[in-house]
Amino acid sequence: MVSATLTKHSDLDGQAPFKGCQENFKQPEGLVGKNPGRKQRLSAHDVLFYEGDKAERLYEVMRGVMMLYKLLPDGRRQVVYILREGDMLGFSNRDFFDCTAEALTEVELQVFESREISTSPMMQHYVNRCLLSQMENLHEHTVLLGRKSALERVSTFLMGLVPNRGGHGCAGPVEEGKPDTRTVELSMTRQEIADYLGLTIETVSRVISQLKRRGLIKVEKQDSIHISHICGICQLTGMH
Amino acid sequence: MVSATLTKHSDLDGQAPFKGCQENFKQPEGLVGKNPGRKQRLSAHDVLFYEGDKAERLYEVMRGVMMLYKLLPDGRRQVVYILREGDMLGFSNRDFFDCTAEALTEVELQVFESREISTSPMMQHYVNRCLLSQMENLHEHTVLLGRKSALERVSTFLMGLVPNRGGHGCAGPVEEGKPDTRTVELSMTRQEIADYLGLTIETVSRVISQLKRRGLIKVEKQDSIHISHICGICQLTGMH
DNA sequence: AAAACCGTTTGTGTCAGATCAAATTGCTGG
DNA sequence: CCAGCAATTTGATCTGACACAAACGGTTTT
Repeated sequence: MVSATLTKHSDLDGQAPFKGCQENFKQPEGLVGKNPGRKQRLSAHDVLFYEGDKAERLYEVMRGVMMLYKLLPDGRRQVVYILREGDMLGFSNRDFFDCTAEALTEVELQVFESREISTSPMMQHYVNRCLLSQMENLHEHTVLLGRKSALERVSTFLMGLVPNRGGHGCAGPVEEGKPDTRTVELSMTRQEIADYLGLTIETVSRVISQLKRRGLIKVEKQDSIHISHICGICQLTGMH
Repeated sequence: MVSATLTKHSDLDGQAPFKGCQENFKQPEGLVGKNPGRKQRLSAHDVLFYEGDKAERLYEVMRGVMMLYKLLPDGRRQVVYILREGDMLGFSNRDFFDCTAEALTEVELQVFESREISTSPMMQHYVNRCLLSQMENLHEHTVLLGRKSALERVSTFLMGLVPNRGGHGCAGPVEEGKPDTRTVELSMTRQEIADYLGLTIETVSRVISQLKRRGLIKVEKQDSIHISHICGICQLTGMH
């Protein structure tokens, strides 16, 4: 409903007992409503925790964007998840984090002790919804990494930044008259995008140039892209 | 502990309140202990549910192997998860399944109504552990799809079939004397493996032939592979 | 304002894996 | 045991993405 909440994750509807992570944080009583607890701030590129650190706290992103990534011993990196407002991180089924968490922008977090969560069925349920949402996004991203071309990957990535579009079943072309247009903030460098999409920085750059040449997008600032024809991009995602 | 429980997922330890999906099902009181409910049987290649079906039940795999996959409109397929004994499936944060679930072998399932789960904090907690375990495996698989070579993918896949090895921190070379050897059942065709690893059937076949030529494995039946030197394969996973 | 820097774009050659096309092997039922 | 079909392997070629290198552009430093 509130346009600012609509990320690619926000395909939750109102029928479930809880509304899910993305929507909930906007309401005065999200997880946070139950918990007056600590806030934490990060600057861009601060690391919240490293893979292998002891997992004792959960976090909810209140503002900003973060990423989870894993490294191979030779330095190859894969960004496994992008976290936006309302998303939670810090889960672990063992005692240690399986990923590193780093801020992509300035970030504001709400901090929860793991104990608080596991003793409250309410929070338990809430966390559960978040996990399910993340799981679906991971499934979708798995398809992207396993089966999509570079052009499809970048297009899918861009569509993910457009509220209410590109998701399951996609809202489709907007109604007649409405401009099929939008400016999106990447809040990631080309390198970070590449590591998220399983490509190289050069390939990402080339695809963006290609979309620019085709007149589908305009690069305003390096990390701000105006999509001139959303449907055009959507057609390139491989999902239509 | 019980060797049959040790799949690639079984890196759960005993410190948590619950032991996690893989271990638990072996105990008389897993999720199942709480629930005398329905059993369901599937033959190899039966579809349990399709992407888009209404999600009303959860399932626990009691015996056999299943896969979750997604299709792109042009027919490209990506297998997003392999489910083994003790794994749960059927989660959804919307009302519909985001993946298709198909049996790879004969399968025996325990069936739960979603309601039963969400009203029982006990089950809630249990399901939660399963989700966390799946999440970690998805993260790992994301790295594989985004950053690993064909050789590394197939090697990682094989290591995943060796109990207690290839996981986080890998148990390492077995103690002196013990044979560094094992026969693993793939229970998947080359096509299914390819769709899981984001490769083509030909590439999977070529890599297997290469490992054969190098003397690291022997193909016994098509879906049964003897690994002659586990450490050798492990070195090829990209994780060392 | 020039210099230094960093992230990005563009150009060129290469190669891993895809694609297309047999050949081979393995399995099933008569 | 053999015919017939399906799955797998192998071979030849092609190509999309990678690797390396150089140029560009915007920002900060001095």
